[in-house]
Order: sequence, then structure tokens, then C-alpha cells
Amino acid sequence: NWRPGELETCQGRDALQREARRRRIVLNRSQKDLLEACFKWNPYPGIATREQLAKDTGISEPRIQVWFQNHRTRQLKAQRLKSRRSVGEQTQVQDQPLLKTQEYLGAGHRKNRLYLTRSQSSVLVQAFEKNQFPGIATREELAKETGIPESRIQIWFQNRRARHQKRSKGAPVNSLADAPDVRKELTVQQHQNDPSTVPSRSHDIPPSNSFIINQNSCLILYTSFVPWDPFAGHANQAPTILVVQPTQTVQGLENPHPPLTPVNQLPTVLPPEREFLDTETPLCPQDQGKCQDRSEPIEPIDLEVLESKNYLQFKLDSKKQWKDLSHQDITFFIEWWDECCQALIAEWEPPEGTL
DNA sequence: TTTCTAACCTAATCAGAAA
DNA sequence: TTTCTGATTAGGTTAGAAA
Repeated sequence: NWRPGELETCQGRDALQREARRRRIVLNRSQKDLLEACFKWNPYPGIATREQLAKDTGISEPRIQVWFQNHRTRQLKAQRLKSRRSVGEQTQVQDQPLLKTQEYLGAGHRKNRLYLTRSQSSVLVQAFEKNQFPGIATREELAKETGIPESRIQIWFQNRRARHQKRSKGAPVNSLADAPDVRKELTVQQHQNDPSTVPSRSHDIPPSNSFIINQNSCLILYTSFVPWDPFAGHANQAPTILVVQPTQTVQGLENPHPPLTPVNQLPTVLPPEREFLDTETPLCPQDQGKCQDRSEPIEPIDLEVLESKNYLQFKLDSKKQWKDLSHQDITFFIEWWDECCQALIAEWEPPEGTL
């Protein structure tokens, strides 16, 4: 049951000609738990979240991305099936999109764009001319040769095939299109290591490992309080996730759905209480020296900290919303907060027997 | 053998730099 | 503004691991 034109595609090709795929990974229970918990509150994780998940699970970021892609598909499919069953087969049901968080809607959601050099382009173009559907071995070889991550090479081939097909179907071909880029010879690593060479995105708020900003509240995610080996397989060594839920009043403002479900299904380890609750300036750990030179706490007019069950809740002043804060305020606060979290994590000693 | 799901695919679209 | 192209999405297919 091939579709017209499918002979041109990988799926229509003789299986014998197809190059081998990547070896399939098998997720363990705690990796799945962590991904599923994260999916519940954010089905569209941005690059910062995906990288944090990669760290915490030991799964590479591209595999995390694929897992989310597949999981969304299954989720939407199941959702549709469920709603059609409940309403009746004959009725047309409006599909409910998955909830997108501020992380998705804001800037900094995507990976930094890759800029290929002339030589990188020509290597890829040559490879494409030989084989439009390289398997994992070829892609890894190309990755080694060009210094481009394998996952991006895969994307490059996908885009190239799509555009190649479009053009061969009669669209006018611009001779410059897809030609090796004439930009100066910056390596990928240069772009990645030197932020000044990455195209500016002045409105960006830096991605945070521990923050998600919603319109009216901020959600704080702690991970990695427990040094955790994803492959160790001990149930009590699951990663720690602490999601801070916006208050009910805040939730009610704009979104009919609670934006997040607090994730407390996983073992939760709070940071040492003294760090947050007993100080005059609860937003800054006492050991402020670790927060570089920022010994001045953020003026707490915008934020307050509340203790509630096992959650720490930060709530904006009722009159103030995140959108009222300047970009600089937020950027400063996030950077500062990440540093404090890192200092805290570095300092934290797990209870005996948890390792 | 069947079921589940990671890996991979296309097509459409977004997004940002360059022309 | 338009063009180009890397990144992301939805959703379908393939194929390997587990039941």
C-alpha cells in the first residue's frame, strides 16, 4: 500500500538497500517516570529543559526530543480516541491541543541555529549526492568529519530531501540555493562556545535549569539534588523533581486549565530548610558568597516565598506580574537563581544511605 | 506471534540571517 | 520584503525488544 511517489522515499526503498538505523535504546522505569512526569507539565520542552533531562536521565538530548515527539503523537491519538468514544462516533470532535507552556511560547525554546561553513556544506552535499538516506554509521562518520553533531546532520538530510524533492517537481531552482554557504569559516564549536558569535536575540531570556516563567507566576524545578545514576536501577535513587505550583488564585486568572500538575509522584527532597525558610531574605541562600558577587538579594518586593506542604511556592505580589518586570530584572534574577541553585546543589550532602 | 515504542520518515511551518 | 535554510511540529511507517 505505497502511496504515489513513495518509491522515491526511504520507506519505499528496498529494505536490503537501507542502511542500518541507530541502535534502539531501552528506557528503564525511572527514566520513563522522569520523562512522563516532565511531559505532564510540559509536553513541549525547550532546549534547556531537554538538556537538563538529558543530564538527569543519562539519555542524549536528541533521544529526549524524539521521545517527546513520539509521546505527543501517542498522547494526541489516545486523547482523540477517548473524546470520540465519549461523544459518539458520528460527532465531529474538536481536537484539544496539548497545553503549551511559557517555555514553548517564549524565546530560547529552540536550539541555537547551526551555521555551516563552506567546507562542512560541501562534505554534506557530496554525501547527499551519494546517498540521500544515510544510516547511522554514515551520519556518524559525517559528524566526525565535519564536527557537526549527528542529530543535526540527520535534520540537514531531512531538510535537503524535502527541498530537493520540491525543486525537482518543477519549482524554479535558484542556483545559490543549497550551495555551500559563503559565510566565513567559523566552526560549529566556535559558535557554540562563544556566545558573541551566535546571532543576537536581544529579547531572549536566558534558558534556566530551574525556572519556568508563566505569565503570573514562576515555577521552579529542582533536579539532581540526589546524585543519580540512571543505570543503577535503585528505586530510592530516582531523580528529585520539585515543581512549584502557582497558587490557585494565580492559576485562575488566564488559563481555564491549571497550567501544571505538581509533580510529587517522585521522591521529593527539599533543600536544607535553613537555606530558604529561616532567613530574612528567603530568596538567597545564606551562603551568598557562592553567588558570585551578587551579595545583594533581589529586592523581595516582587516575590514572596511561602512554605506549603512539600512545595516551596514563590508568588508574585498580587499587583505585579512577570510581564511588568523588565527583561533585565528577569534575566538577572534567573541567572542569579541558577547560580544559587548550583551552589546549593554543590553544597548539599545527601542523607546517608541514599547513595 | 503480538504488542509496544524508539527510530525514522514526509510535509508543513516557524524563525532568523542575509540578500 | 523576500529568500534561504536550520529547527520544530504532527503524524505516519519501520523494526527491534519485550510480553
